[in-house]
Amino acid sequence: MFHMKRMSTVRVHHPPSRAGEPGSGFRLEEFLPYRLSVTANRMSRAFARAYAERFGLSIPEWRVMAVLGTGGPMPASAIVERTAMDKVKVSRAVAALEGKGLVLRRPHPNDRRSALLDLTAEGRAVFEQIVPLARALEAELTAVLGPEDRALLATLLARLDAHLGKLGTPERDVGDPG
Amino acid sequence: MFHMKRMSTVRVHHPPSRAGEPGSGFRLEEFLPYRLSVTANRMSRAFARAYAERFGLSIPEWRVMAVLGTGGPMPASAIVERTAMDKVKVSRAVAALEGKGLVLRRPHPNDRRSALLDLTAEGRAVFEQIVPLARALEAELTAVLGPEDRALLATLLARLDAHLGKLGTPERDVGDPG
DNA sequence: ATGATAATGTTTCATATGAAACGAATGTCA
DNA sequence: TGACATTCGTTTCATATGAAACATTATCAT
Repeated sequence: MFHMKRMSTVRVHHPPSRAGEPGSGFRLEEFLPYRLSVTANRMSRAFARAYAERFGLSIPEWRVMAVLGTGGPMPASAIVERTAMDKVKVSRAVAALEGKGLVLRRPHPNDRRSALLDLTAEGRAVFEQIVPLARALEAELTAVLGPEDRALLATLLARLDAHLGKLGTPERDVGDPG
Repeated sequence: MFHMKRMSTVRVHHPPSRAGEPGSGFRLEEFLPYRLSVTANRMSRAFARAYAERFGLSIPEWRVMAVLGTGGPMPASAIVERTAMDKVKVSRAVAALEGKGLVLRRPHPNDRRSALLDLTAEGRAVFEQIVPLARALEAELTAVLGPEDRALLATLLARLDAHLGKLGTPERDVGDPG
């Protein structure tokens, strides 16, 4: 289907000038979506390991606890919104947390399709233990950036995020980036 | 196992002062690993969709092509290094691309366990078509940041990434962050 | 050489993921 | 009221993922 005249395929490596080069000198390592993905994944891995080892929690589970821990009782739909996870993931995370006795379900007064979720006393205790760990790990992993650059990064990400949201990009997660 | 005195659980919402509050006022939305993950995933989704719709490629496949498109023939191990994907993913992506006629395998002169991979003529043609699309999409998605902020973000990510690499964080991908 | 160890890439297997189908409940509107 | 459409959350199912086991080939030490 596609075909191309392949002229004298001489391959030149990362030279300052790149005219006529294949891909016009495209370099994956400098491609922002790729960098963003790699960095986010690395960081995620570190957190996933810490949560799993010390608390037996997955990241979706931790996220649910984080939201419930500060947001009071709320239906699953609210967790979906605040968590950027899809409803299937939230449903499963909640079920797992229920099984562990960290989250409980109460009937929703106005809607019997739903239920109000909240941390149990034990769930709250675990949450109180995770927060300092999460903060410490965040601090450790982002130590190269000073406080200012860390704040700057957060700002840039927030702006980018808001923009992506406006572009009609559907919600939910994905396993990999560009 | 964990238990806590739950005193008069009055819940206060995002106040400037947060002493004594549960989780000491932890807010997932302000947690850098979380933000990083959400933003990266959103961006990835947009790229994944574009690649799939217009070229029938997954992101791992695109990454392999991107590396081969600018790096000349190389063994799979080199792709693993430059791509931050694990070898299983690379193996599968290469197999898929071979099946589509976009990548070919040549015997490695010095090592019969390996093979030298390269784009076919058609693969190269497709690559030449994707690069401008990828650049345009990157530009569109990061339009809110000016050129300077975009560069700044890249710098911050690179620094962060280098630091994460030094911390002994294992390589490879993960599906979710903290 | 020769045996032990390491590296390359594939396959296997158990888990994670989300789109779509679903049952139940609610909302809408004539 | 009584269809009909919509929303909530779960379940189903097909796919994606990577750790571990694997076959093959290289490398190293003797």
